[in-house]
Amino acid sequence: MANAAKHKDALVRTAMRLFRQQGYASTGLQQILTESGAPKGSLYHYFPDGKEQLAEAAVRLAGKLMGEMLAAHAERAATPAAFAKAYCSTMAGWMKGSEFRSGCPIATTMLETAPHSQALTKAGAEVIDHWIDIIAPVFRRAGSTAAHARSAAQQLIAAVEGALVIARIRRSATPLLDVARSFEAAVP
Amino acid sequence: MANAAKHKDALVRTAMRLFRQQGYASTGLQQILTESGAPKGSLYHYFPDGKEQLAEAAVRLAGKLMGEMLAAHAERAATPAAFAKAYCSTMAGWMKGSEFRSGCPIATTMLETAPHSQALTKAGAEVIDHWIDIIAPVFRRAGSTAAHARSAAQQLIAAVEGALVIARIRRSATPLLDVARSFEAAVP
DNA sequence: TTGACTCTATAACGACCGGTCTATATTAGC
DNA sequence: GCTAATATAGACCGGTCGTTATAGAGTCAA
Repeated sequence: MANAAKHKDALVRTAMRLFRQQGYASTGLQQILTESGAPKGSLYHYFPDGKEQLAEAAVRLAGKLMGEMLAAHAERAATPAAFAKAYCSTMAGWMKGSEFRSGCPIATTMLETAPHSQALTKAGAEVIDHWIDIIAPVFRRAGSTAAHARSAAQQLIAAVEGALVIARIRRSATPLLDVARSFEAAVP
Repeated sequence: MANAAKHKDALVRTAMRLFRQQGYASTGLQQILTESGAPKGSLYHYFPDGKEQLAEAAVRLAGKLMGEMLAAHAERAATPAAFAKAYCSTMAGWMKGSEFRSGCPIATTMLETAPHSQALTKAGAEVIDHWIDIIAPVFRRAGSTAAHARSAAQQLIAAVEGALVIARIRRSATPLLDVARSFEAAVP
């Protein structure tokens, strides 16, 4: 990768990581610059609208990467319960590997900035829609109508989001495992 | 109420509201002072350890007030599903009444500060335990074992937490209504 | 060679940050 | 009423914040 694209990419990835672990407002640009190794002039060169624009790019990248993980599981899962189990296991693994700091890669930023920041609110909503688009076919294959599949997908995402919040507060992966188990009980 | 207690209370309540709506790090002390009407000297008088100590008081107050709401519903609910419905309806009402800004009164702060701030992490964990203590008897009355009742209570809290996150991002109360409906389908 | 473009380097800016501190005002208790 | 304790008022502090502006370096096509 050329140096140019390298710095832009590093900025977005570093921002994504830091926003996830400590939130948007408490992550200063200087920290992002220091940890990414990107030059300060480049930050405004690539993101002329500043921090918010960088955050939007970070939210969209996070949504894309999560989407790739979800798609991989969706392809392999024979049932919604198997999918839920894989999804929860992956999230539990990330949580444990990050000392319960890396939960949902967009939730903290969204809770701080939506609906005040329109750009971020829009990006966050599109990310959720994207994840629903990926997950709904799992439910469709199990016989759900299109509408129910989308609702079920949203419910699964919400369940995992909530479990991630509780997991972070209680420093335990149990809430995630509980989601998988409840799903198996409800939709085998 | 005497003026003295009035200012301390106003600080905590204002902090609680602002942290809930916009997060911890992006809420400056000056805004809390301005909106609460409390004198700056009083802030450090009552909270000599500063912002973090104020936030801890805010988290604990939020937990207590939510606990009172949950207890009122728990007393009246004949079934876990009825309880879940009441809980979700109340949260949906708060969300709609605040333009989808007032979700869980502690989640944003906790996602920003746990586990980095030990005081806040501890306070948040105790708040969740407190809520579980209040909700578990609902499941016990429906026949669950003590262990299962606590797990079910945690799962309901997690489900509502996640629904609140999605509700805020998508500016819709549907995720909360979905939680109530799913609970009714699973545990009538 | 020249000018345009891309990217970097960095000083500087005004605003805001949480916190400190001292003098003063108010309250509580006797 | 008096004294000690509690609470208030607000100026000030050093630091950080996100952003701006400008100069410079390198590349490339005409």
